[in-house]
Amino acid sequence: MPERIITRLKNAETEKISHQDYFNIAVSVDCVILGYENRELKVLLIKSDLEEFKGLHSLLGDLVRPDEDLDAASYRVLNERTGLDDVFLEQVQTFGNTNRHPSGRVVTTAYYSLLDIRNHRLQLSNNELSWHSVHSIKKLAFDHHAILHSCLSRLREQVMERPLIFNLLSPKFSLRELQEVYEAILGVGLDRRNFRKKIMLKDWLTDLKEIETNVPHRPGRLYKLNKECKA
Amino acid sequence: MPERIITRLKNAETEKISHQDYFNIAVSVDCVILGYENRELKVLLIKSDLEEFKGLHSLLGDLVRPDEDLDAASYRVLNERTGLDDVFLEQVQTFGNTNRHPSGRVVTTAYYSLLDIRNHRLQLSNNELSWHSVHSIKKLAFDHHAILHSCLSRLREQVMERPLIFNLLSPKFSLRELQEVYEAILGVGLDRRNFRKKIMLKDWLTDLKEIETNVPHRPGRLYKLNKECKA
DNA sequence: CTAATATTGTGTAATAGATACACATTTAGT
DNA sequence: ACTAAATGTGTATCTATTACACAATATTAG
Repeated sequence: MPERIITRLKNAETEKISHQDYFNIAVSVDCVILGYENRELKVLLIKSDLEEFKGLHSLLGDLVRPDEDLDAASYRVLNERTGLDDVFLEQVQTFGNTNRHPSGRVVTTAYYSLLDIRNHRLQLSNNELSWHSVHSIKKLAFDHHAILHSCLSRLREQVMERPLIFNLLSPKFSLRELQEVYEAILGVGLDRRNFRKKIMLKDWLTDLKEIETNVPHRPGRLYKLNKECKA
Repeated sequence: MPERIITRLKNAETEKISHQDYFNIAVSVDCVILGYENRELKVLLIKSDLEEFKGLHSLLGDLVRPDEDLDAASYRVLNERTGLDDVFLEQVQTFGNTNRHPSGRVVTTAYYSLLDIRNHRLQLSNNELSWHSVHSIKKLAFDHHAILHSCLSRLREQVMERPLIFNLLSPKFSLRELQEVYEAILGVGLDRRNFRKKIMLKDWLTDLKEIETNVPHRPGRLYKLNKECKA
């Protein structure tokens, strides 16, 4: 079966390369799993178990199984690590430099995911998963720093275009909370009145006719994501 | 070496899978090579040599070599097929469904490329390459129709943001030519006065102080891409 | 119960960008 | 010299973005 692929895909001019060589590339997925807490965007990391990256953290990834779709592999990684289902997850970019993995040739496809940290009680201790503020991250194992940043730029590009941000919030939220998440992602301060005008025009929100409780100031209205909004 | 990767990347919960299985995924690149001619956006295709896709065309692709960076593989495919160097080429998306290739498991990363058709005298006949108007394309081999369209959407998203379009044009061009290329890509008609205003504000163009020749009407000014513009 | 604190909710004026639209000019072809 | 075809140009309208201030409402501390 594989021999067929080689014969048929290979360009006539290229020299013969053995079957074994062509199948010496492994395929993996890496998930940039993002959450929001304490006015900070956070990413879920695991301690690297490679000697070469001792003490460093890495993204959550795994090899793709031979009988598994690429997207399904990313979803499996996410689900195995967080226990969550029905979470936003989207492909961003594939990293395939020959030297990116010290143990051999691994081409990896990066996905980013957005979830509500509070709706996710991690088994943090036993598997060494932990949340890290994305701004505090200096060095990661492999090329995971580049992967993280490619996902963060994609998020920044999309967050005003599509109702993604609500994946980071609990189902009920105030406009202040919403604005703070935008500010954390975009890295800028936003004018409150202009922000409200702009967000209201997008028709993403439903007014719950409820107000915040237990806040030491005038409580704000609560909203939820309009149910017509998906994607 | 590969055994290390498996041991280290594999999730503890997953069942044992043999080395042979993990290395049964091949990695390829596919290039959506776009050009512009006769007011149409065109894509370079080759006749599929697979029995399953007899009579259909496919994108230009090849397996990635074990010692070759992913980006380098796409560049090699482009260069082998067109003879061109120094051409715009950018990654778009990776397609990894298990059933996407009838001969086995191949994960492919799609790239799109923009080139000046006239600056590219194809060896069309002997290798069965040919240009096809993207609107006339109904069916392609593999999942190449989806790949083509993901690259076209990416192009549409980016073409007003970055000076990409000049890759499709000869070095000297009139504003009419430029506008026609935009119209072909975006699939809409544009108001000539508003288009000129907008494009001039971007500071992408240098006025060559020359005019068109051999046009059966009042000749337009010629421009070139401002040399400060790259990417 | 009063004052201090913190944050909500709201509108307008100024500026910048997008759209709609028409006419005189210049070339080549007959 | 007339026709055909496309160039080059400006203004008015609408929409979106920005900058900016004050009264209202809840909690907390005294």
